[in-house]
Amino acid sequence: MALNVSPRVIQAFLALAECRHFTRAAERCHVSQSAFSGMIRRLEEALGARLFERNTRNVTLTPEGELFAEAARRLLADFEAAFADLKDHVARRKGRVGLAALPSLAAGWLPSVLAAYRQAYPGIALELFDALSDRCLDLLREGRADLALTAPGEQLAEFDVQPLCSDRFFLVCHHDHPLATRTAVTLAELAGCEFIHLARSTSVRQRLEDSLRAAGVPAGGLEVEHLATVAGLVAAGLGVSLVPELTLFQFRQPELRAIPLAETDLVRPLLIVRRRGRSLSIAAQAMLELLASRVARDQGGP
Amino acid sequence: MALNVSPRVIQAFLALAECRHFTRAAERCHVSQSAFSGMIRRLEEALGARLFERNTRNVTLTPEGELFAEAARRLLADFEAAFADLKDHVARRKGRVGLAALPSLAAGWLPSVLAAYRQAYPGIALELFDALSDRCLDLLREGRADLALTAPGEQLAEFDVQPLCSDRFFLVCHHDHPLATRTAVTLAELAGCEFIHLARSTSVRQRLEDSLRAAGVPAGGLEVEHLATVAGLVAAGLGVSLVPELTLFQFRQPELRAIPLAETDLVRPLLIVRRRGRSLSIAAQAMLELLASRVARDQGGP
DNA sequence: TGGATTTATCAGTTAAATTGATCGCATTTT
DNA sequence: AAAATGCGATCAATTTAACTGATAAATCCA
Repeated sequence: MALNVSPRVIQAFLALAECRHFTRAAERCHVSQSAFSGMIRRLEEALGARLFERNTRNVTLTPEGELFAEAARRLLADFEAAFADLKDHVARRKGRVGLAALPSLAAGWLPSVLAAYRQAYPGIALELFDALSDRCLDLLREGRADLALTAPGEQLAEFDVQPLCSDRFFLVCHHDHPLATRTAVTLAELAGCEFIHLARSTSVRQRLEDSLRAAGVPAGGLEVEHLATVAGLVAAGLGVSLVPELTLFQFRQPELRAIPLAETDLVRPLLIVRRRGRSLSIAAQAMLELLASRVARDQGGP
Repeated sequence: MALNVSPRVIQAFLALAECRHFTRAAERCHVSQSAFSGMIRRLEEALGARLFERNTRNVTLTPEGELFAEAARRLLADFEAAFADLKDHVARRKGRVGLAALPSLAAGWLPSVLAAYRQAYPGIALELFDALSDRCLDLLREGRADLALTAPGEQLAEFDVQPLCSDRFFLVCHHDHPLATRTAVTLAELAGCEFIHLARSTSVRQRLEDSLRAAGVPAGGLEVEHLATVAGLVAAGLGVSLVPELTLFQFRQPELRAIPLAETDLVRPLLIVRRRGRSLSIAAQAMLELLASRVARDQGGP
């Protein structure tokens, strides 16, 4: 049967087709002449055809041998290519990683991680999706993203989750604001402030909702989609806002001040999410390891 | 090393990828679960990558496993196709035979042989070259013809030769000719006749040259290329000619008579010629056998 | 927590491949 | 002509690899 013909035998066949000399072909294959002769004989038996016309002096391919040689060359090349390709993936010279991340991470901390990843594994294709929580999880479900970096939520039940870091909140206000010179503020001190809210769909808003109500921050007020808009509104003196530390890069304007919130238990935990029961590709595993080591290097929080 | 991975192992891998169940996949491959487990383990070791994520309850492909599965399917299909193709050739369902033959054979006797061959092996492509001796041998050298059916000559030294049949000579003359009513004629009786010669390049002319001179047939005379022209000239009463029996089909005209030559030693031997040291393809071997059996059936001479 | 199911592993056995020596053949040398 | 040489085929002995059946370990479900 054809399936007992191992690639080694095909290699032996091709060696003989080239050398036209059993002893030399056997040497090239690092087996004895006797074993080599047996391999060729067994191959011919398996195929039911004589592949070489031979006597003690000459070895030549039969027409059927020529036919098989063409196929054999292709087969062996494909075989080796398939294995080499997999080995490239194992060696992280090839592959793809899809990463879904909240915009705050995607814009602030992630780029340097991606740069390091690209430098370490230049052959691996990177795909980054900056999207809000729900969309991140959709991308994960669809398989377009291997990992999602996002905030907690009910939808996470179906996934495997591990902590990435905890993001503290900062008050951002105009430099004319009464709290602008403080080195820390408490939630209670925001009781009467005009407040710029992020949309309810954002994980930040969802995390803050209860705490703000409890602190007496007035309901209503401006509610916008993007952090850049928040920055603009705050800079124009229309109110203050509370944002995670990782988004502060959006608030680097002369008119603005960022002051850490005193409540250290009010944090936005960030998570690394992956599909349960699905193992990561080697490329994704490498990404996961790099993420973990970067978080550690950046002292427990980016 | 990749070359120790036999197709059976790849088949096992694909079986498991499909069944996602060791025991069932092992059954499908007709080996024990233990042996099957070992095959998968060795494959993974050879590749340096885990192909299945598995516990006692679930078996799923890893991303690298998926990658390899695609390649494996292609590899196995190509493998089987290559073997099946060769087996088709061995079984004479596929192939090609090139046959070079003198025009007299190509037009007269061969067609029925080719018809029988085609009926027996409808999948084998036939190529027929009707050409004079030298060209037949060229076609053989070039490899476009596997066998040549031709007459003796000096060029044959480099080839392997076996007799096909012996072709007797016939006088062809106008029915008004004095010899037209004879049942046999001798060479000597042609001494004074006007003679229509075939070109010196033909094997027939080369065979007859000496005998005609010895018999006293006048040198010179008309000399043409084609037998049909000979027939026309003889029918017009311009002379007689001497042609091999196998060409008589060209002389079936009311005005013409064909009378066997009494000299039974003056024959045109016809040969089967093949390249020395080159074995015949299975398709060509089948043709050779058919040729031999047809010659025998046609009682020693077609 | 206990029972059922499934994969991994182990020791023993069987099958297969490999080796080194030898034979016979075909060519080359003397 | 005869001897020598080079080569592939073959044989018996050995080594290696693969396979089997039984058992252990892990996981899931009730």
